[in-house]
Amino acid sequence: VLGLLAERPMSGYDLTKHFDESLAGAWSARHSQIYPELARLQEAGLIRVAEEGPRGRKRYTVTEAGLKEVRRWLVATEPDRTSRSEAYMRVFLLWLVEPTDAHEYLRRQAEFHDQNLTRMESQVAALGETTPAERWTRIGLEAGIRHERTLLQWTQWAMGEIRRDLARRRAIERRQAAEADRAAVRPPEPTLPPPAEDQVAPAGL
Amino acid sequence: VLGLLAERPMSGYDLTKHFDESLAGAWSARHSQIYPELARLQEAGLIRVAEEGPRGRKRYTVTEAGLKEVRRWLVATEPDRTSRSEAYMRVFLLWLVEPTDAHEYLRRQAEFHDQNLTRMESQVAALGETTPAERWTRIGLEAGIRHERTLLQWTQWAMGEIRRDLARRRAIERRQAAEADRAAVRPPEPTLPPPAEDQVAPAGL
DNA sequence: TGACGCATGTAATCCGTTACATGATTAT
DNA sequence: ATAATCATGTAACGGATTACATGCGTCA
Repeated sequence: VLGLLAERPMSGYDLTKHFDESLAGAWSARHSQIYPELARLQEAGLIRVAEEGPRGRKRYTVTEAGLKEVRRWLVATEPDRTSRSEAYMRVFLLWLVEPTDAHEYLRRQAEFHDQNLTRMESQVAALGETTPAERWTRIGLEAGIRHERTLLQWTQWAMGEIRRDLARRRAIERRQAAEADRAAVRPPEPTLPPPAEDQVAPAGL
Repeated sequence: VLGLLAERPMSGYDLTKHFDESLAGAWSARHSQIYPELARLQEAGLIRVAEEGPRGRKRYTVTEAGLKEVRRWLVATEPDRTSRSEAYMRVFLLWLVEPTDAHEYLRRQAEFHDQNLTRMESQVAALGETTPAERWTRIGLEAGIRHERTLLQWTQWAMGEIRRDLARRRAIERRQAAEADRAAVRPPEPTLPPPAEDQVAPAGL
Protein backbone atom coordinates (compact mmCIF):
# COMPACT_ATOMS: atom_id res chain seq x y z
CA VAL A 1 0.00 0.00 0.00
CA LEU A 2 2.81 2.42 0.86
CA GLY A 3 4.55 1.59 -2.40
CA LEU A 4 1.42 2.14 -4.45
CA LEU A 5 0.63 5.44 -2.75
CA ALA A 6 4.19 6.57 -3.46
CA GLU A 7 3.38 6.64 -7.15
CA ARG A 8 0.32 8.85 -6.73
CA PRO A 9 -2.38 9.59 -4.12
CA MET A 10 -5.19 7.05 -4.13
CA SER A 11 -8.33 6.17 -2.21
CA GLY A 12 -9.05 2.76 -0.71
CA TYR A 13 -11.36 2.15 -3.62
CA ASP A 14 -8.57 2.96 -6.10
CA LEU A 15 -6.17 0.64 -4.29
CA THR A 16 -8.70 -2.18 -4.39
CA LYS A 17 -9.07 -1.82 -8.15
CA HIS A 18 -5.30 -1.60 -8.56
CA PHE A 19 -4.87 -4.93 -6.78
CA ASP A 20 -7.52 -6.53 -8.96
CA GLU A 21 -6.15 -5.17 -12.21
CA SER A 22 -2.58 -4.05 -12.78
CA LEU A 23 -1.26 -5.97 -9.80
CA ALA A 24 -3.24 -9.15 -10.45
CA GLY A 25 -0.73 -11.96 -10.77
CA ALA A 26 1.49 -10.41 -8.12
CA TRP A 27 -0.73 -9.65 -5.15
CA SER A 28 -4.37 -9.20 -4.29
CA ALA A 29 -6.28 -7.54 -1.50
CA ARG A 30 -9.97 -6.92 -0.82
CA HIS A 31 -11.39 -3.66 0.31
CA SER A 32 -12.23 -5.23 3.66
CA GLN A 33 -8.53 -5.62 4.26
CA ILE A 34 -7.47 -2.31 2.75
CA TYR A 35 -9.68 0.09 4.72
CA PRO A 36 -8.59 -1.07 8.19
CA GLU A 37 -5.00 -1.09 6.95
CA LEU A 38 -5.27 2.52 5.75
CA ALA A 39 -6.55 3.50 9.18
CA ARG A 40 -3.60 1.78 10.83
CA LEU A 41 -1.04 3.33 8.48
CA GLN A 42 -2.50 6.76 9.10
CA GLU A 43 -2.43 6.17 12.85
CA ALA A 44 1.25 5.22 12.49
CA GLY A 45 1.95 8.43 10.58
CA LEU A 46 3.05 6.65 7.40
CA ILE A 47 0.24 8.04 5.25
CA ARG A 48 -2.12 11.01 5.47
CA VAL A 49 -5.32 12.18 3.80
CA ALA A 50 -4.32 14.38 0.89
CA GLU A 51 -7.78 15.28 -0.34
CA GLU A 52 -11.43 14.55 0.42
CA GLY A 53 -13.87 14.16 -2.45
CA PRO A 54 -17.54 13.36 -3.09
CA ARG A 55 -19.19 10.27 -1.54
CA GLY A 56 -16.78 10.43 1.40
CA ARG A 57 -13.85 9.68 -0.84
CA LYS A 58 -10.50 10.05 0.89
CA ARG A 59 -7.33 10.16 -1.15
CA TYR A 60 -4.18 9.22 0.76
CA THR A 61 -0.50 10.08 0.18
CA VAL A 62 2.62 8.64 1.77
CA THR A 63 4.34 10.86 4.30
CA GLU A 64 8.13 11.21 4.43
CA ALA A 65 8.17 8.57 7.17
CA GLY A 66 6.09 6.26 4.99
CA LEU A 67 8.41 6.63 2.03
CA LYS A 68 11.39 5.95 4.25
CA GLU A 69 9.67 2.87 5.65
CA VAL A 70 8.81 1.31 2.29
CA ARG A 71 12.38 1.88 1.09
CA ARG A 72 13.76 0.31 4.24
CA TRP A 73 11.45 -2.64 3.74
CA LEU A 74 12.61 -3.07 0.13
CA VAL A 75 16.34 -2.99 0.77
CA ALA A 76 16.64 -4.38 4.30
CA THR A 77 14.17 -7.28 4.40
CA GLU A 78 14.22 -10.50 2.43
CA PRO A 79 11.05 -11.31 0.50
CA ASP A 80 9.09 -14.41 1.42
CA ARG A 81 9.81 -16.54 -1.62
CA THR A 82 7.51 -19.45 -0.83
CA SER A 83 5.01 -19.72 -3.63
CA ARG A 84 1.58 -21.30 -3.48
CA SER A 85 -0.56 -22.20 -6.42
CA GLU A 86 -3.59 -24.40 -6.03
CA ALA A 87 -3.88 -24.75 -9.79
CA TYR A 88 -0.29 -25.95 -10.08
CA MET A 89 -0.54 -28.28 -7.10
CA ARG A 90 -3.57 -30.00 -8.62
CA VAL A 91 -1.46 -31.09 -11.58
CA PHE A 92 0.43 -33.48 -9.32
CA LEU A 93 -2.87 -35.14 -8.42
CA LEU A 94 -4.30 -35.50 -11.91
CA TRP A 95 -3.31 -39.17 -12.06
CA LEU A 96 -6.32 -39.71 -9.78
CA VAL A 97 -8.86 -38.72 -12.43
CA GLU A 98 -9.74 -39.89 -15.93
CA PRO A 99 -7.44 -38.71 -18.73
CA THR A 100 -10.37 -36.89 -20.32
CA ASP A 101 -10.90 -34.96 -17.07
CA ALA A 102 -7.19 -34.20 -16.79
CA HIS A 103 -7.23 -32.98 -20.37
CA GLU A 104 -10.21 -30.77 -19.66
CA TYR A 105 -8.44 -29.36 -16.59
CA LEU A 106 -5.40 -28.41 -18.66
CA ARG A 107 -7.60 -26.91 -21.36
CA ARG A 108 -9.05 -24.53 -18.79
CA GLN A 109 -5.60 -23.72 -17.52
CA ALA A 110 -4.57 -22.87 -21.07
CA GLU A 111 -7.60 -20.61 -21.37
CA PHE A 112 -6.67 -18.86 -18.15
CA HIS A 113 -3.05 -18.28 -19.15
CA ASP A 114 -4.15 -17.09 -22.57
CA GLN A 115 -6.45 -14.51 -21.02
CA ASN A 116 -3.71 -13.29 -18.68
CA LEU A 117 -1.31 -13.04 -21.57
CA THR A 118 -3.74 -10.95 -23.60
CA ARG A 119 -4.49 -8.70 -20.64
CA MET A 120 -0.84 -8.10 -19.79
CA GLU A 121 0.09 -7.43 -23.39
CA SER A 122 -2.59 -4.76 -23.65
CA GLN A 123 -1.43 -3.32 -20.32
CA VAL A 124 2.09 -2.95 -21.69
CA ALA A 125 0.74 -1.38 -24.86
CA ALA A 126 -1.26 1.17 -22.85
CA LEU A 127 1.78 2.13 -20.79
CA GLY A 128 3.92 5.25 -21.12
CA GLU A 129 7.65 5.22 -20.54
CA THR A 130 8.02 8.56 -18.83
CA THR A 131 8.20 7.91 -15.08
CA PRO A 132 10.47 5.44 -13.26
CA ALA A 133 7.33 3.75 -11.92
CA GLU A 134 6.13 3.11 -15.47
CA ARG A 135 9.57 1.86 -16.43
CA TRP A 136 9.41 -0.73 -13.65
CA THR A 137 5.80 -1.60 -14.34
CA ARG A 138 6.93 -2.48 -17.85
CA ILE A 139 9.79 -4.62 -16.53
CA GLY A 140 7.42 -6.37 -14.14
CA LEU A 141 4.82 -6.99 -16.82
CA GLU A 142 7.54 -8.43 -19.02
CA ALA A 143 8.06 -11.09 -16.34
CA GLY A 144 4.33 -11.77 -16.22
CA ILE A 145 4.08 -12.06 -19.98
CA ARG A 146 6.99 -14.48 -20.22
CA HIS A 147 5.54 -16.48 -17.35
CA GLU A 148 2.09 -16.78 -18.88
CA ARG A 149 3.50 -17.61 -22.29
CA THR A 150 5.68 -20.35 -20.82
CA LEU A 151 2.83 -21.94 -18.91
CA LEU A 152 0.51 -21.68 -21.91
CA GLN A 153 3.05 -23.59 -23.98
CA TRP A 154 3.44 -26.10 -21.17
CA THR A 155 -0.33 -26.82 -21.06
CA GLN A 156 -0.25 -27.46 -24.79
CA TRP A 157 2.65 -29.84 -24.43
CA ALA A 158 0.98 -31.61 -21.47
CA MET A 159 -2.32 -32.02 -23.32
CA GLY A 160 -0.35 -33.60 -26.14
CA GLU A 161 1.17 -36.03 -23.63
CA ILE A 162 -2.28 -37.08 -22.45
CA ARG A 163 -3.52 -37.60 -26.00
CA ARG A 164 -0.46 -39.72 -26.77
CA ASP A 165 -1.00 -41.86 -23.65
CA LEU A 166 -4.65 -42.25 -24.54
CA ALA A 167 -3.90 -43.25 -28.12
CA ARG A 168 -1.41 -45.82 -26.89
CA ARG A 169 -3.92 -47.23 -24.42
CA ARG A 170 -6.64 -47.40 -27.04
CA ALA A 171 -4.37 -49.23 -29.44
CA ILE A 172 -3.69 -51.85 -26.79
CA GLU A 173 -7.37 -52.16 -25.91
CA ARG A 174 -8.33 -52.46 -29.58
CA ARG A 175 -5.80 -55.22 -30.08
CA GLN A 176 -7.01 -57.11 -27.02
CA ALA A 177 -10.64 -56.65 -27.92
CA ALA A 178 -10.04 -57.82 -31.48
CA GLU A 179 -8.40 -60.96 -30.22
CA ALA A 180 -10.92 -61.77 -27.52
CA ASP A 181 -14.21 -60.79 -29.06
CA ARG A 182 -14.62 -59.66 -32.67
CA ALA A 183 -18.40 -59.60 -32.77
CA ALA A 184 -19.42 -57.96 -29.44
CA VAL A 185 -20.92 -54.44 -29.42
CA ARG A 186 -19.03 -51.96 -27.21
CA PRO A 187 -20.19 -48.55 -25.94
CA PRO A 188 -18.68 -45.58 -27.81
CA GLU A 189 -15.43 -44.22 -26.36
CA PRO A 190 -15.04 -40.64 -25.10
CA THR A 191 -13.99 -38.33 -27.92
CA LEU A 192 -10.81 -36.27 -27.80
CA PRO A 193 -8.85 -34.77 -30.68
CA PRO A 194 -6.24 -37.17 -32.09
CA PRO A 195 -2.64 -36.90 -30.85
CA ALA A 196 -0.78 -34.08 -32.61
CA GLU A 197 2.89 -33.31 -33.03
CA ASP A 198 4.21 -30.67 -30.64
CA GLN A 199 5.41 -27.30 -31.70
CA VAL A 200 7.32 -27.14 -28.43
CA ALA A 201 9.86 -29.72 -27.36
CA PRO A 202 9.82 -30.82 -23.70
CA ALA A 203 12.59 -29.26 -21.66
CA GLY A 204 15.34 -31.55 -20.50
CA LEU A 205 14.45 -34.33 -22.90
CA VAL B 1 -3.37 -34.45 1.96
CA LEU B 2 -5.93 -36.90 0.59
CA GLY B 3 -4.24 -36.78 -2.80
CA LEU B 4 -0.81 -37.44 -1.37
CA LEU B 5 -2.03 -40.32 0.78
CA ALA B 6 -3.66 -41.82 -2.28
CA GLU B 7 -0.21 -42.48 -3.74
CA ARG B 8 1.03 -44.34 -0.67
CA PRO B 9 0.46 -44.42 3.10
CA MET B 10 2.36 -41.70 4.92
CA SER B 11 2.76 -40.24 8.40
CA GLY B 12 2.30 -36.57 9.28
CA TYR B 13 6.06 -36.32 9.35
CA ASP B 14 6.32 -37.75 5.83
CA LEU B 15 3.67 -35.36 4.56
CA THR B 16 5.52 -32.41 6.07
CA LYS B 17 8.72 -33.36 4.28
CA HIS B 18 6.80 -33.94 1.06
CA PHE B 19 5.42 -30.40 1.19
CA ASP B 20 8.89 -28.98 1.81
CA GLU B 21 10.57 -30.97 -0.93
CA SER B 22 8.84 -32.45 -3.94
CA LEU B 23 5.82 -30.16 -3.62
CA ALA B 24 7.80 -26.99 -2.92
CA GLY B 25 6.84 -24.48 -5.59
CA ALA B 26 3.27 -25.72 -5.60
CA TRP B 27 2.14 -25.80 -1.99
CA SER B 28 3.55 -25.81 1.51
CA ALA B 29 2.29 -26.81 4.92
CA ARG B 30 3.85 -27.03 8.35
CA HIS B 31 3.48 -29.95 10.69
CA SER B 32 1.43 -27.75 13.00
CA GLN B 33 -1.20 -27.54 10.30
CA ILE B 34 -0.93 -31.14 9.15
CA TYR B 35 -1.43 -32.98 12.44
CA PRO B 36 -4.75 -31.34 13.35
CA GLU B 37 -5.85 -31.80 9.75
CA LEU B 38 -5.08 -35.54 9.88
CA ALA B 39 -7.16 -35.80 13.04
CA ARG B 40 -10.06 -34.04 11.32
CA LEU B 41 -9.83 -36.17 8.18
CA GLN B 42 -9.80 -39.31 10.28
CA GLU B 43 -12.79 -38.08 12.26
CA ALA B 44 -14.58 -37.50 8.94
CA GLY B 45 -13.78 -41.04 7.82
CA LEU B 46 -11.69 -39.94 4.84
CA ILE B 47 -8.46 -41.46 6.10
CA ARG B 48 -7.53 -44.15 8.60
CA VAL B 49 -4.41 -45.34 10.41
CA ALA B 50 -2.88 -48.09 8.30
CA GLU B 51 0.04 -48.92 10.54
CA GLU B 52 1.65 -47.80 13.77
CA GLY B 53 5.43 -47.71 14.01
CA PRO B 54 8.18 -46.78 16.45
CA ARG B 55 8.21 -43.35 18.17
CA GLY B 56 4.44 -43.13 17.96
CA ARG B 57 4.57 -43.02 14.20
CA LYS B 58 1.16 -43.35 12.56
CA ARG B 59 0.94 -44.06 8.87
CA TYR B 60 -2.37 -43.05 7.27
CA THR B 61 -4.15 -44.27 4.13
CA VAL B 62 -7.13 -42.83 2.30
CA THR B 63 -10.37 -44.71 2.73
CA GLU B 64 -12.74 -45.31 -0.17
CA ALA B 65 -14.71 -42.26 0.91
CA GLY B 66 -11.53 -40.18 0.95
CA LEU B 67 -10.55 -41.26 -2.54
CA LYS B 68 -14.03 -40.44 -3.76
CA GLU B 69 -13.85 -37.05 -2.10
CA VAL B 70 -10.50 -36.02 -3.58
CA ARG B 71 -11.70 -37.08 -7.03
CA ARG B 72 -14.88 -35.11 -6.62
CA TRP B 73 -12.83 -32.11 -5.55
CA LEU B 74 -10.59 -32.42 -8.60
CA VAL B 75 -13.30 -32.71 -11.22
CA ALA B 76 -16.19 -30.76 -9.68
CA THR B 77 -14.55 -27.69 -8.13
CA GLU B 78 -12.70 -24.87 -9.82
CA PRO B 79 -9.21 -24.15 -8.50
CA ASP B 80 -8.52 -20.81 -6.92
CA ARG B 81 -6.32 -19.27 -9.60
CA THR B 82 -5.36 -16.09 -7.75
CA SER B 83 -1.61 -16.08 -7.38
CA ARG B 84 0.43 -14.22 -4.80
CA SER B 85 4.13 -13.65 -4.93
CA GLU B 86 5.78 -11.16 -2.64
CA ALA B 87 9.00 -11.41 -4.63
CA TYR B 88 7.21 -10.62 -7.88
CA MET B 89 5.15 -7.80 -6.37
CA ARG B 90 8.29 -6.09 -5.11
CA VAL B 91 9.53 -5.72 -8.67
CA PHE B 92 6.80 -3.16 -9.32
CA LEU B 93 8.14 -1.07 -6.43
CA LEU B 94 11.84 -1.19 -7.35
CA TRP B 95 11.67 2.31 -8.85
CA LEU B 96 11.65 3.50 -5.22
CA VAL B 97 15.21 2.31 -4.53
CA GLU B 98 18.64 2.96 -6.03
CA PRO B 99 19.44 1.11 -9.26
CA THR B 100 22.29 -0.70 -7.51
CA ASP B 101 19.81 -1.98 -4.90
CA ALA B 102 17.35 -3.02 -7.59
CA HIS B 103 20.16 -4.82 -9.40
CA GLU B 104 21.16 -6.61 -6.22
CA TYR B 105 17.54 -7.63 -5.65
CA LEU B 106 17.33 -9.19 -9.10
CA ARG B 107 20.67 -10.92 -8.62
CA ARG B 108 19.25 -12.69 -5.57
CA GLN B 109 16.13 -13.58 -7.48
CA ALA B 110 18.30 -15.11 -10.19
CA GLU B 111 20.14 -17.12 -7.54
CA PHE B 112 16.84 -18.37 -6.15
CA HIS B 113 15.48 -19.43 -9.53
CA ASP B 114 18.76 -21.08 -10.40
CA GLN B 115 18.64 -23.16 -7.23
CA ASN B 116 15.05 -24.19 -7.87
CA LEU B 117 15.93 -25.15 -11.41
CA THR B 118 18.80 -27.34 -10.26
CA ARG B 119 16.65 -28.98 -7.60
CA MET B 120 13.78 -29.72 -9.95
CA GLU B 121 16.08 -31.08 -12.64
CA SER B 122 17.62 -33.52 -10.18
CA GLN B 123 14.14 -34.47 -8.98
CA VAL B 124 13.14 -35.38 -12.52
CA ALA B 125 16.36 -37.33 -12.98
CA ALA B 126 15.66 -39.33 -9.80
CA LEU B 127 12.14 -40.19 -10.91
CA GLY B 128 10.86 -43.48 -12.30
CA GLU B 129 8.20 -43.65 -14.97
CA THR B 130 6.32 -46.69 -13.74
CA THR B 131 3.24 -45.44 -11.87
CA PRO B 132 0.66 -42.90 -13.07
CA ALA B 133 1.59 -40.73 -10.08
CA GLU B 134 5.19 -40.64 -11.24
CA ARG B 135 4.06 -39.85 -14.76
CA TRP B 136 2.16 -36.80 -13.47
CA THR B 137 4.91 -35.76 -11.11
CA ARG B 138 7.14 -35.60 -14.16
CA ILE B 139 4.60 -33.53 -16.09
CA GLY B 140 4.23 -31.20 -13.10
CA LEU B 141 7.97 -30.82 -12.63
CA GLU B 142 8.27 -30.01 -16.32
CA ALA B 143 6.05 -26.98 -15.67
CA GLY B 144 8.20 -25.97 -12.70
CA ILE B 145 11.41 -26.31 -14.70
CA ARG B 146 10.10 -24.23 -17.58
CA HIS B 147 8.80 -21.67 -15.12
CA GLU B 148 12.09 -21.31 -13.26
CA ARG B 149 14.09 -21.21 -16.46
CA THR B 150 11.87 -18.46 -17.87
CA LEU B 151 12.14 -16.32 -14.75
CA LEU B 152 15.89 -16.88 -14.55
CA GLN B 153 16.22 -15.57 -18.09
CA TRP B 154 13.95 -12.66 -17.23
CA THR B 155 16.12 -11.61 -14.27
CA GLN B 156 19.15 -11.61 -16.57
CA TRP B 157 17.33 -9.48 -19.10
CA ALA B 158 16.08 -7.09 -16.37
CA MET B 159 19.56 -6.71 -14.85
CA GLY B 160 20.78 -5.80 -18.31
CA GLU B 161 18.08 -3.14 -18.52
CA ILE B 162 19.27 -1.59 -15.25
CA ARG B 163 22.88 -1.57 -16.39
CA ARG B 164 21.86 0.10 -19.65
CA ASP B 165 19.85 2.78 -17.81
CA LEU B 166 22.76 3.35 -15.46
CA ALA B 167 25.26 3.65 -18.29
CA ARG B 168 23.00 6.14 -20.05
CA ARG B 169 22.62 8.18 -16.88
CA ARG B 170 26.35 8.18 -16.24
CA ALA B 171 27.09 9.35 -19.76
CA ILE B 172 24.76 12.30 -19.24
CA GLU B 173 26.26 13.11 -15.86
CA ARG B 174 29.79 12.87 -17.24
CA ARG B 175 28.94 15.23 -20.06
CA GLN B 176 27.36 17.74 -17.66
CA ALA B 177 30.20 17.46 -15.20
CA ALA B 178 32.79 17.92 -17.92
CA GLU B 179 31.06 21.08 -19.06
CA ALA B 180 30.50 22.56 -15.63
CA ASP B 181 33.59 21.63 -13.72
CA ARG B 182 36.62 19.96 -15.30
CA ALA B 183 38.94 20.22 -12.32
CA ALA B 184 36.75 19.28 -9.31
CA VAL B 185 37.32 15.95 -7.54
CA ARG B 186 34.24 13.74 -7.31
CA PRO B 187 33.62 10.70 -5.06
CA PRO B 188 33.97 7.32 -6.85
CA GLU B 189 30.76 5.98 -8.34
CA PRO B 190 29.20 2.63 -7.28
CA THR B 191 30.65 -0.21 -9.32
CA LEU B 192 28.49 -2.51 -11.40
CA PRO B 193 29.46 -4.69 -14.34
CA PRO B 194 29.23 -2.84 -17.68
CA PRO B 195 26.09 -3.24 -19.79
CA ALA B 196 26.16 -6.48 -21.77
CA GLU B 197 24.27 -7.65 -24.82
CA ASP B 198 21.33 -9.93 -24.08
CA GLN B 199 21.16 -13.53 -25.08
CA VAL B 200 17.42 -13.28 -24.72
CA ALA B 201 15.32 -10.77 -26.58
CA PRO B 202 12.51 -9.05 -24.62
CA ALA B 203 9.09 -10.46 -25.38
CA GLY B 204 6.74 -8.28 -27.35
CA LEU B 205 9.48 -5.91 -28.50
C1' DT C 1 -37.02 6.36 -10.58
C1' DG C 2 -34.30 2.69 -10.79
C1' DA C 3 -30.03 0.53 -11.85
C1' DC C 4 -25.23 0.76 -11.73
C1' DG C 5 -20.94 2.07 -10.17
C1' DC C 6 -18.53 4.66 -6.62
C1' DA C 7 -17.20 4.61 -1.92
C1' DT C 8 -16.41 3.13 2.90
C1' DG C 9 -16.70 0.54 6.62
C1' DT C 10 -17.36 -3.83 10.38
C1' DA C 11 -17.86 -8.80 12.12
C1' DA C 12 -17.32 -13.61 11.95
C1' DT C 13 -14.63 -17.02 10.44
C1' DC C 14 -10.90 -19.56 8.44
C1' DC C 15 -6.33 -20.56 7.17
C1' DG C 16 -1.59 -20.55 8.22
C1' DT C 17 2.56 -19.33 10.87
C1' DT C 18 5.35 -18.96 14.94
C1' DA C 19 6.29 -20.45 19.17
C1' DC C 20 5.74 -23.64 22.80
C1' DA C 21 6.27 -28.43 24.37
C1' DT C 22 7.67 -33.26 24.62
C1' DG C 23 9.90 -37.47 23.83
C1' DA C 24 12.00 -41.76 21.24
C1' DT C 25 15.65 -43.74 18.21
C1' DT C 26 19.94 -43.81 15.84
C1' DA C 27 24.53 -42.70 14.66
C1' DT C 28 29.01 -40.85 16.15
C1' DA D 1 27.25 -39.36 26.16
C1' DT D 2 25.24 -36.42 23.06
C1' DA D 3 23.82 -34.61 18.90
C1' DA D 4 20.91 -35.21 15.05
C1' DT D 5 16.89 -36.82 13.27
C1' DC D 6 12.48 -38.81 13.74
C1' DA D 7 7.95 -37.98 15.47
C1' DT D 8 3.72 -35.79 17.30
C1' DG D 9 1.16 -32.61 19.23
C1' DT D 10 -1.09 -27.61 21.18
C1' DA D 11 -1.71 -22.40 21.74
C1' DA D 12 -1.49 -17.71 20.44
C1' DC D 13 -1.54 -14.72 16.95
C1' DG D 14 -1.95 -12.52 12.55
C1' DG D 15 -3.37 -12.21 7.87
C1' DA D 16 -7.10 -12.79 4.58
C1' DT D 17 -11.76 -13.98 3.01
C1' DT D 18 -16.71 -13.92 3.19
C1' DA D 19 -20.61 -11.87 4.55
C1' DC D 20 -22.98 -8.09 6.51
C1' DA D 21 -24.16 -3.18 6.16
C1' DT D 22 -24.74 1.53 4.42
C1' DG D 23 -25.19 5.40 1.43
C1' DC D 24 -24.04 8.91 -2.45
C1' DG D 25 -23.80 10.32 -7.43
C1' DT D 26 -24.76 9.68 -12.24
C1' DC D 27 -26.93 8.22 -16.24
C1' DA D 28 -30.67 6.15 -18.96
